Amino acid sequence: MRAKDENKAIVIREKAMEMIVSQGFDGLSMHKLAKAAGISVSTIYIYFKNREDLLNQLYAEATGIFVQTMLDGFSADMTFEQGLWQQWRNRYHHILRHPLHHRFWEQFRNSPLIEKQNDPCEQRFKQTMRDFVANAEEKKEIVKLPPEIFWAIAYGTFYTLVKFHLDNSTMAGLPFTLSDELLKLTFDRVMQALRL
Amino acid sequence: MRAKDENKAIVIREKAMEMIVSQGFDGLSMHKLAKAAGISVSTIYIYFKNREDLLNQLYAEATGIFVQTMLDGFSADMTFEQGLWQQWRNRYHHILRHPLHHRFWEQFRNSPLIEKQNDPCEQRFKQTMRDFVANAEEKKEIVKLPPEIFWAIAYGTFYTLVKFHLDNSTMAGLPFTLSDELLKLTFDRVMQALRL
DNA sequence: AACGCTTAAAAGAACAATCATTCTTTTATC
DNA sequence: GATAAAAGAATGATTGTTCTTTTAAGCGTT
Repeated sequence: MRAKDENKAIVIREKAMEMIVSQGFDGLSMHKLAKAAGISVSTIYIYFKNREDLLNQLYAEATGIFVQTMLDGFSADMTFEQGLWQQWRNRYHHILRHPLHHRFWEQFRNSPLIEKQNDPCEQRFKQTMRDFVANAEEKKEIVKLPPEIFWAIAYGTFYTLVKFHLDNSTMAGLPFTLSDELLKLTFDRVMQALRL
Repeated sequence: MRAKDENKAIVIREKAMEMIVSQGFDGLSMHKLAKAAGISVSTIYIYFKNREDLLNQLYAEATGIFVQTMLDGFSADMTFEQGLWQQWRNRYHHILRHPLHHRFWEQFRNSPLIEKQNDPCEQRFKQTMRDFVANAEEKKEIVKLPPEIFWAIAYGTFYTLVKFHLDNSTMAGLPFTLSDELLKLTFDRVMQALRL
């Protein structure tokens, strides 16, 4: 017998994510991936059933870390302003810590190919978020809005800002770097939009 | 001599856009495109230098229509509320009229491959928008914000909402359809965030 | 500690399918 | 009959996956 080298699986996943982020979804070919990881093509197939399996594992990994980070220091019965700010901060720090994961996730979400799978982990997260908003509406902290509109204002704004940061460019073509102060400034504006 | 059939170029462009939107960027292969357009592979090369040239022409076409539609009934010296609402309406109707173009554009913008080219047409549009915001700030209609933050609130919200509409699903997984009233409702909230 | 034996990891060649592009031939129009 | 559009075959590279061979790790026996 010969033991599987779990390091190999990690290297494969890492390189695969890098390739997808830098060269797009079709930039990931098994041959190029093998070369990048310094192993043979067929070795990949020892650790992953096929290309699709590899992609699914990458997605699951990114989702897991994301959900875990998001709920850090957050609970559904917080003050709305406190809770939403915590969510923003968590997201912001997650993206700074794992820019690769975030870019991969964005790519995955925007791809027309991938049918949006709903794993239980993600479902639980969404339910927590719904409870949080329902609470805030009941306590008259915010206006009652269709969830889509709420989400578009509260998170659409955030993610657009983050995209500017990661692209390091804006409509004006000038460099842009996000900071804690700029994030807070934006947050205060968004709160003004959502308050009763 | 034999004249070029401009219809062919149109069909090729149309089918190419459909393929990209439905199957992703790598879903466009010259062989599949030829089959879809009912012509031979080599005929494509009569109308387009190569694959890259085809993509660039598609992008230019989508940009042209977009910019033209955006400025309809808009001028930089309008009231801020009027002007921004006109922009939203223009965008909204453009997306309803040309969902394919919009999806293609989104795909293009999100792709890591394409280096963001700045054609003069687009530049002029951006300058108009900057003038518009500067005017509004001077007239004390809105708070003075870094352009990125302004853009994130004013348009990030809008595009997130549109994405929900086009995907016909939200965080909750339930169907969602955007309407004039919902758009106005969202707009009023966004205005509240931007007002002095 | 050194030896085989087993087993599966790892490598690399090989496969058919598909990719973008071009070459050669045919066809239609002026 | 000239000319270029259009077709289709052909090219060489690259794709995902598998087949065959080599190599290394673990284990029981000396």
